[in-house]
Amino acid sequence: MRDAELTRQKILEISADEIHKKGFVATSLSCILVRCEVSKGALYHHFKNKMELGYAVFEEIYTPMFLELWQPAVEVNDPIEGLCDFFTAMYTNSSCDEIVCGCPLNNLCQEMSGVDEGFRLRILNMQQQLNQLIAINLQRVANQLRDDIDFSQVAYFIVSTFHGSSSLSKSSKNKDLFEKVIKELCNYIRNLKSH
Amino acid sequence: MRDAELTRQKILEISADEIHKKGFVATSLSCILVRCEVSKGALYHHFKNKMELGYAVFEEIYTPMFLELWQPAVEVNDPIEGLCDFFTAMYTNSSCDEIVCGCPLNNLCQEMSGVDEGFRLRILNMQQQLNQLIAINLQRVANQLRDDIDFSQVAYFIVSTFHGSSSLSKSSKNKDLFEKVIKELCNYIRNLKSH
DNA sequence: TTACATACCGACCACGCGGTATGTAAATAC
DNA sequence: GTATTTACATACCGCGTGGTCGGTATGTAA
Repeated sequence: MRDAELTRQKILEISADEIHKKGFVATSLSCILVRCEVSKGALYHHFKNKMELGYAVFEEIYTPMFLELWQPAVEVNDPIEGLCDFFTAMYTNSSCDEIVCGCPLNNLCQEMSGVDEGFRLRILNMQQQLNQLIAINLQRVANQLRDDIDFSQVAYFIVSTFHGSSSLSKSSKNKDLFEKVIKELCNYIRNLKSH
Repeated sequence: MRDAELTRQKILEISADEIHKKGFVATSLSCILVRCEVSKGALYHHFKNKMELGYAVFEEIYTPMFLELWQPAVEVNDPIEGLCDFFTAMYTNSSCDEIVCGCPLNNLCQEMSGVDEGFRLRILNMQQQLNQLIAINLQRVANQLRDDIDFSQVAYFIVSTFHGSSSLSKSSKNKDLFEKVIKELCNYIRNLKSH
């Protein structure tokens, strides 16, 4: 056949890119169709409507992407240094555009949580997964850390700051502020160690 | 006359509320007109277009509101405790809806920075003002603080975390996560003191 | 009273959007 | 070889939006 799965995948990936760059609402189907070089009929053959396309992007693109990104950072021997390396690599390796574009999870959280319940629950689930991932791996090395630490609280704190910093760099359109905040975040994280 | 200034002010305030709750793009003029009980002609008499209305809301409502909110928190004798009290008061006094709704500055930053240059520059300016406000007041009590502190970096860090936490609470639709992050933020802030 | 500017009204418009209905060619089943 | 289903393509529709424009009521100054 004309490889339906490939068509579907192409639509998903380009949609993911568009949604990441423009947000969900501002992303127009016609724009996706042009980039994919498929017709509206093709899109509506694979997805019930725009919302379902959005959900599919979240589940099939963003979610695995996210876990693949964070897991190695935190499942390393020393998660403290793992996280610091991860964040540091982010502003040294990522282009300015990528950083200014922001994290898809945070972007969608800001845009869609209050508008659509389906998105909200998916986002919430992802955030909880991410939080557990970090909290568990910090607990794993609890003996090296200060003894007054609430692991879940610290995990949420780290993610909050990270998301806040990418939000901050949107208005300055460069990664200087992102770098500043991330550096301070590394200070904070390293300070979790007992000394 | 029919008090043009009052009409203008009413449009500004209701627009500010709508933009805060729905975002700028999702805010429809017709909705504003209904709530204001004025005609489209009245609105376009006072504002050139939707964008200019948005700018006016930012400059005449959000900016002063923001400064009045943060200044007392940080211009107090002990800005460390001032900030902690400020944040703590935020999750004890604010309703769940208010917190979930998020900070107008952060919301607009996320939504409009990448789309419209006029918004971006106004937001950037506000962020820099806020950063200076915090940094200067921390420097004011530098003798009580650790001596390895980059004041600007710390100020950006604090605001980032604050904004990140309000973003976080959008998906959970309650203020528990907000509270968690803010508590950890207070731990961090108090830890700036030398001991 | 005249002349004019300000403040406001409401009908109308073009546009782009998400979504649908109908048609058709390719692949599969029988 | 034929029937049926799958995988698209295309033309079309209704709706809500920001924005315009001719007209009108209200105030002010000559």
